[in-house]
Amino acid sequence: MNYDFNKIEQKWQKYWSENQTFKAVNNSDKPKYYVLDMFPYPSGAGLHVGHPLGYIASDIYARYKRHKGFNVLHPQGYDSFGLPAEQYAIQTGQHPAITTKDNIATYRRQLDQIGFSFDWSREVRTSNASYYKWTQWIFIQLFNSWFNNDTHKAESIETLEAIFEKAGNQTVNAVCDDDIVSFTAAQWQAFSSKEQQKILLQYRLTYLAETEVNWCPELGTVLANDEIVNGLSERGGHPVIRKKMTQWSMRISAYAERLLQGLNTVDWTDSLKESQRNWIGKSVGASVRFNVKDSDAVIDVFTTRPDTIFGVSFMTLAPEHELVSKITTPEQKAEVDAYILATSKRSERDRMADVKTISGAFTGAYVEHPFTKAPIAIWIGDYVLAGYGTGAVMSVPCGDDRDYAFAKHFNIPIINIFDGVDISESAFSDKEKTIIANSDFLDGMNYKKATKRAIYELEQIGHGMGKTNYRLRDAVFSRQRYWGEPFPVYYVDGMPQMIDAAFLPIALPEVEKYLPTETGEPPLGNATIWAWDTAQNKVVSNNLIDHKTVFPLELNTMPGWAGSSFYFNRYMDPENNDAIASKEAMDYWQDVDLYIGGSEHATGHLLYARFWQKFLFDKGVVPVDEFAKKLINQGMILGTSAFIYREEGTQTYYSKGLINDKNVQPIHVKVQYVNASDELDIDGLKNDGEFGADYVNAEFILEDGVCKVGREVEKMSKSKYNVVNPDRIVADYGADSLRLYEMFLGPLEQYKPWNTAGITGVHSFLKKLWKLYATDSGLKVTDAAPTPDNLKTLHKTIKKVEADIENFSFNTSVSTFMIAVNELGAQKCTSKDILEPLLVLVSPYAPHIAEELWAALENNGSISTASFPVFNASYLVEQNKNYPISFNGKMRFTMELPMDMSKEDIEKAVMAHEKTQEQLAGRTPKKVIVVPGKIVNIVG
RNA sequence: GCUGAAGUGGUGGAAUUGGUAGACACGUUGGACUUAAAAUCCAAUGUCCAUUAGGACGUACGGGUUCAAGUCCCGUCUUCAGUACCA
Repeated sequence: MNYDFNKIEQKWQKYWSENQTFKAVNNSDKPKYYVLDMFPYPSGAGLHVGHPLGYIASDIYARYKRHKGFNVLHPQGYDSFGLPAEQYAIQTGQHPAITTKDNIATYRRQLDQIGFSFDWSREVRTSNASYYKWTQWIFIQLFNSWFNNDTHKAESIETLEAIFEKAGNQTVNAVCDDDIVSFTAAQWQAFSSKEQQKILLQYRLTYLAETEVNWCPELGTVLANDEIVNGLSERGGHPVIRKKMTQWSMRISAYAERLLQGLNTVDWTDSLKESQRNWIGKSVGASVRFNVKDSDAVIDVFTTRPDTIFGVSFMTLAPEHELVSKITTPEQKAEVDAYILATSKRSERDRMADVKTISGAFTGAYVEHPFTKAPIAIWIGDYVLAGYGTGAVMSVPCGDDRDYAFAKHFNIPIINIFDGVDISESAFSDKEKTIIANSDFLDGMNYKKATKRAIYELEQIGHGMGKTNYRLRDAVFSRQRYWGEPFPVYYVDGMPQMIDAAFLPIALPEVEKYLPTETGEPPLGNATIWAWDTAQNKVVSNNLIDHKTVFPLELNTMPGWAGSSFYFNRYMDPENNDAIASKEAMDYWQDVDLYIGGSEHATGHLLYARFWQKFLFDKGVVPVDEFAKKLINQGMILGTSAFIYREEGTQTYYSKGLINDKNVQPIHVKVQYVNASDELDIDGLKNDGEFGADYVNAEFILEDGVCKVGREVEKMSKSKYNVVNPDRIVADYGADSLRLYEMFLGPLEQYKPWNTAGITGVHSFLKKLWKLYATDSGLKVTDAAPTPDNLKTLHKTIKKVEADIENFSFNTSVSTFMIAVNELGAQKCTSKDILEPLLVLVSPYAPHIAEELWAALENNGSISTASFPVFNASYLVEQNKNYPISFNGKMRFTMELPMDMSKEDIEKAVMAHEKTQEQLAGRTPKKVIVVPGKIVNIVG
């Protein structure tokens, strides 16, 4: 019997697939366990060895839970809408659906050969109409809901209409737009239908709003902040301007508090929860109202320091603030306009990057201090952001660094309101040490007391109230792209109308071109059959649009995060045509027990998915309001790049050790031409299909007969030639070796470099494991009774591996297996009673070899259903302990003594030892510490 | 700046409660087998001193607590990640 891993692995992968070994059922006497990976975007490049890391970890856990008697749901699918397929379509004309299908086929082949225990019968693809039917359905539910701040829940929009009908909107406590006009029931009833729709839109959980976006006319699309470098598009280097556009938005801000509180109920890493907390950015303070002098205008500001109200010496508005044009005096108009123009040319990113330059302009207008009635100058400055708070701040230079710098720069007076603090050099912002002075009724109070009192006094005079502000902003939900979910929306007289859910899905239409139209409309503007017939309830030709029964459809598509925000629920019942999943399926599976994925989704996917889950919970669609109980972020596997060194301006390459002070430049070479000893395969390099030609005339100066390369750890990337393809590893060493090695590299959460050379270690472990069971001539396992040593090794291993899996410490259990196999080999163990349970321990990590040997031991069926061996502590009881004997804390020698020996006897035995006397050299010890079963320490 | 994680041999890393630092591997060196190579097996391998016996030093740095510190406490430095004129 040989360990022919390629044959064995293919055999078992086929077996699992044909027998549907890992198919999960939606009801069972067993307890349920749901293990989920973040599903991949199927890119054209395929997988590299870094991608499967998290999948291997979750697979080990899923297999372990099956051994432990759980009904395990372990699905996989594809986040298959996205930009790369669309860009490929623009370049080549190939339909993104075809590109996506091809890429998925590659992914599937690569995943299958690693031997994952996925239940592929539940696969979902976000770009399938049967899936995005539900993405569209959720959108409609959001449109038909508002958020009631009294109940802290989403409610049906009809309840809101009923209130308007009866009582107008004055008593409504809702999350809504800022510029709500108040009306009575009579006024509501008098509004036209269109006016009513406009008002309702200001309350809906998804709404149309004018949003300022980064618009790139050349590319015909909106860009995210991180797609812009120095005011130009990252792709192509085209100019980008700020532009107002009507876009769909999601009122995620309504859920800010619940998203914050919910973090306390889930077992996620602290760093991830902290990122989300920062992102939500709750700050508690007050809203203060200032009256503009000689005007009926008022300026509301948000401050976290109402206690410093008497330190206000000026106001600063964002240049975009709507009042700026209204209050600016004629004398100051030229200066203010020039400043506004200058800032509008800078992108938000540039403004943020350039923090040190202080700029601003005086409007010429004043507000009145709410208590002292003193006039306070109103400035504009770009350090105040239009998008946060009210876009206006009360500037207290003595207590805030930015206000201080601004005041100094423009020679604005600085009022000191802190007792015993010198502010001649810098502001004083230490809340804890604050004692207020020079502030009327706040004098002598600390921060806490003064804050409370200031809010109280503001409320008394109607100039403010306590307020909590969140940094979290509503999420723009429109994209000017083709390859995304179409909205189930058509427009009547400019107002959006939802298509009845009964007629979903609204399928993505075909287009001739994937670029924006000449008139600047999104790619769906190219579709010719893209109008909604309200009589027939179907999509019809644009020619039929008559604005009576046939209306134009929405041209934007949904963003990438739409489809990934509820997929974990869909896996529970993926074929269901009447619901995201049946109530029975959801009640059974509830939520994800273990979710594994990258930390880069901390403030994107993981926040949006929590938002939708909470919304669906409010609507009674899902049974829990947090979708994942436990979440682990796997670290990235980095590449180990290789460099050769070319002397400047020549074709001469020096081995690394010969560089000395020569003027050389390091050049990346493909890592596949470098062996474990950092030696370059020069012939391989010269014959490389892609780059071989570059080295035809190259001369390599060797040291000790070889050319050594330099090494550096970098992110794994095609451009650094350090990408390692798992296909190659699987072909050369097998999937079990790949799985073991990825785990053996180090702790799951950590960033760690890949080095293919090291894989020989785990590969020879598998060969040794095989040899425990089989020789060339056949199986060597016997019915011999296990020896105490055999049992000790086995049970030590059971205990350690079980604890390791529970702690997600997969790297240490691989070492434990190695130790066990080394020990059992040395013990010449052939006992089936030992070797059979050992296979179950190994099988989550190296399932193929485990299945093969399990079958060789004449077991029927898959090892995946075998139960996990039970640890028995009695085999580990030791008679003796090899005590380390230390002197002043330094271990000098060891001494074997019985476990049950008393403290006194241990001390006597140790003192009687000749080496003890040698160490003491005649001195009398001051103290002898004996910790039975652990250590002896002699002090003196 | 803030938040979080981390810093241990040539390399990846181990050390559940403070109790023999460097498990398990990679690499390196030497040896066996072989005409040779591969594969396999054996031995050595933290640094320094010492022929041996043994000793000194050693977990980023500086202090401290303790019989005993990689582990606990205080301070400093460095790296990585996220985030930021957030009022």
